Amino acid sequence: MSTPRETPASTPGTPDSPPPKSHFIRDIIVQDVQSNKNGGRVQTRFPPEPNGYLHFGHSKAIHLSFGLAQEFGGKCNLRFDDTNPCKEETEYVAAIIEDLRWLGADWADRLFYASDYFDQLHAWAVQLIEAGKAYVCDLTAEQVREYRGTFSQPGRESPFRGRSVEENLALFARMRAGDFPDGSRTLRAKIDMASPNLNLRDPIMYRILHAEHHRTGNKWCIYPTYDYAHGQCDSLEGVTHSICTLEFEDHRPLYDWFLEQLGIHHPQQIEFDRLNLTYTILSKRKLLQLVRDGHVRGWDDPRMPTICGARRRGYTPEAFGNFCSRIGVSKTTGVVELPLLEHYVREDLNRRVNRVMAVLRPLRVVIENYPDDLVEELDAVNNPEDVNAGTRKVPFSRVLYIEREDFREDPPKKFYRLSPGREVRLRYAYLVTCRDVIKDASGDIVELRCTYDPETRGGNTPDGRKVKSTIHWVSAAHSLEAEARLYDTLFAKEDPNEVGEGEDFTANLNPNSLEVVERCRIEPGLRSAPVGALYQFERLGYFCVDPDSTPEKLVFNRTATLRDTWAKIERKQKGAAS
RNA sequence: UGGGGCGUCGACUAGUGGUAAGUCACAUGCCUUUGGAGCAUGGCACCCAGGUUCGAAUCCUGGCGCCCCAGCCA
Repeated sequence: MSTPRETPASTPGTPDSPPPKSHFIRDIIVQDVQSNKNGGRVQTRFPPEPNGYLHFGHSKAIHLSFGLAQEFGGKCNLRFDDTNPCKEETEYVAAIIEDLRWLGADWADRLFYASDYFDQLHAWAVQLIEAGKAYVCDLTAEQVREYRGTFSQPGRESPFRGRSVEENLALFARMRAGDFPDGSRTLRAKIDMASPNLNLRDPIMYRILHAEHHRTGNKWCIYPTYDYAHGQCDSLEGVTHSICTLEFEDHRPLYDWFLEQLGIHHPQQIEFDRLNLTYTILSKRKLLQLVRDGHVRGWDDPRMPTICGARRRGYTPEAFGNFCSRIGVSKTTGVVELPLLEHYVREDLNRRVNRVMAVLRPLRVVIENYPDDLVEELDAVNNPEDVNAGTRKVPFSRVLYIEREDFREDPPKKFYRLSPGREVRLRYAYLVTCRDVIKDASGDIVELRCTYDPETRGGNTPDGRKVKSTIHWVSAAHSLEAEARLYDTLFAKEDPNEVGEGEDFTANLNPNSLEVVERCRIEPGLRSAPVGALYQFERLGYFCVDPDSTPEKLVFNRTATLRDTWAKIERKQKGAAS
């Protein structure tokens, strides 16, 4: 048995992980440390909004911000960006923390919330009003949009832009006191309505929202916008390198403006390209839609590209860490192929996970010349990649199950497995030869009659003869029943967002993303396998015990398949035939 | 359309004036008591055009292409 370790491997420095890879952000930090900028201090932060679950894209940001801090002896804060009470919930806070821990992120006691700074943010807003740099605007949302102008046309100044400091102060105080309804007024920064950067056309700093906040309750009815809050929150925390994704690049001048007006510590924002993965959607909004509309069973559905989904599927933090190290960091907009992530999952699982025999679609086999009442305990290697993993005993008896796919009555070319008259090895057991095929009334194969060679115990051939194939098996009387959930990509298209007229991304959902296989048979040794335990089912793939398991029946998620050379050959044969 | 970014094998990423490298994927072979894993080998990659230079992916000029921005979301 083996369970996912909870070691921090999504951050560099663990024994097996590759040395930190150079990239442009790391280069900047190296330079800053060398030039003693910020006193040589490195402080980053990871600022999720608690309005959804962490997904694969976040793992890249987490790996970066936490990893860089660790590498340079600095700190990385966790700060929830909770400036919008309408969309945020404590459920998400707890889930995000759990996922972060699992990934190995370490923020020690530095768990913060943007809402921790609401008082300071408000005081700074007052300060900006007093300096004539902010004003209360009575325009409606629609009017604000009209006044903003377009890409090619400059905006127009709000008619309320010229209000006196006193009037602004009084109005802002009344906004805060709850004198006005939602949306009736805003506090705006007085910058430049003609700026080619739309973010600088008098952006909103505060909006009226009579909504209960998950942390501050009903203390406030005005809430700062992200654009107003973010830079100052970073500043308050002494962040030196504020790492974020590319779409915030043209917000940076705005953050800089607030910091300069206020004359406070100025973190350096550095933008990188967010993760894109083939066959995957990494948008919280769309992920939420999949959950709400029941396209998946929840945020932790093993098909979801969420961290909790991956955990349930059997992915490991180490796999994410190695993946993130390998994909690197840049500003080029790219799409990483899903098989690269899967490669790191397999690589990690291959070396840590014990092998076991399981039959997904059982075919009954009777060994005619094996004694009816005999049961042998045969030795099986737990993990050929790890000598310390030892061996286990597997019961063998007269009646067995093998994989239906491992028998062909009429074997095609290059099919080396069992067929009438052919001898194969039962892994760790004996060489057996198929003597007869039993069918039911409708012609379906229901049983194979085989004979075994007693000289080949353990699968050895004292006479040196070779067999083309070794197949897995399970003793019928001793094996346990289990359910297996086989997954394929959630979307059928490489780019799920590529849709036809009037369709949305759900049109690209893969109808075959989940296949439930009931009545599988597994080795008796798995009887008390705990939830989350990972195994390799020999020749089939990696599987993980699902929380839906009961004492009566284990449920397994297929984490990843093994390379299937025969399937490839068969595909080619079929392609050539048609 | 104004602004901000970005163009290197199929994918991701190195390279920072001097032999274009690595990983995945793909292909072929070896090995194998998992058709697993492993090992070995392989392939018209520098967006285009000029320029500077003995020498350019790298520097300059001009094109072309792609991404992001007109939420009181983040």
